[in-house]
Amino acid sequence: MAAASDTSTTVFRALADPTRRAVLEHLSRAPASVGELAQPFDMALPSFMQHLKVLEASGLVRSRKTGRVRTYRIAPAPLRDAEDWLARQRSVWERRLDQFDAYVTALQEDRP
Amino acid sequence: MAAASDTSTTVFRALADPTRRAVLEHLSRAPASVGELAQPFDMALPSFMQHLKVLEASGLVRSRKTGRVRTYRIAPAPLRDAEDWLARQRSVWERRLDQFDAYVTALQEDRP
DNA sequence: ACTATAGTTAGGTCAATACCTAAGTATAAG
DNA sequence: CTTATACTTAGGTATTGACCTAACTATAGT
Repeated sequence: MAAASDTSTTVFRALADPTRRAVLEHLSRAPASVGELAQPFDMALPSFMQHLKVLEASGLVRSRKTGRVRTYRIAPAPLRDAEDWLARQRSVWERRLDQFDAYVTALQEDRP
Repeated sequence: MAAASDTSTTVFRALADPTRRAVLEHLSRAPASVGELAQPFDMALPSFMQHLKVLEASGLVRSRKTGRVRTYRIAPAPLRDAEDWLARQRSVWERRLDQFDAYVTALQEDRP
């Protein structure tokens, strides 16, 4: 199959978990250490760190260790890629749907 | 953890696979039957159908059987939700990044 | 030096995912 | 009525994902 490691795949995969999305939301407000990020979650630290690794492998975040503290921060580029993919797809099919609006509406109505 | 079945989770999960994204691209151009959708892929039909099930469970597509042919088509709403989540996050952190641009640039430069 | 803190590594369990083959059902075509 | 087509169901394997506990390393504080 297509090498399951292209950007879209790893980014969407990273986003497909509520814990990881919550981490991103936290980081979108401010950089934070592992401990700060982990604190809201009822999860063993090693388990939580796997999520951080997935996020970092996807390129959505970056980290840096200073002394014994590792600080994470957001990296916007890959997210923009994912968003672009979605926007592109959606624009194509919404143009289509406009043309066939009545037809689609009818279809949706018989699936209540 | 958060019920792993909220909309964002299932939508991102559905998008986290190249086969499924290719199916969505196909469907964004036109509705299609199972056979038409499967044809480009070197995969047993039952395996392929699992992908269609994941897509339909996520709400990204809908299907309808007429005679012995099941036709799939795109359903735009959930995609828009995912896109909104991304856009919202990104706008928050890009505002932040503007403020700290020099700092972030410096950080990125020592990770070549 | 000693102890606490912050994170890391090792290794194990359990469930879910992504595949497969083989055999079935329902409709259409001859 | 018979056969081909279009999907569906059943059931099996192998890998990956999400979690855990226990034990370790490195730095900071006393």
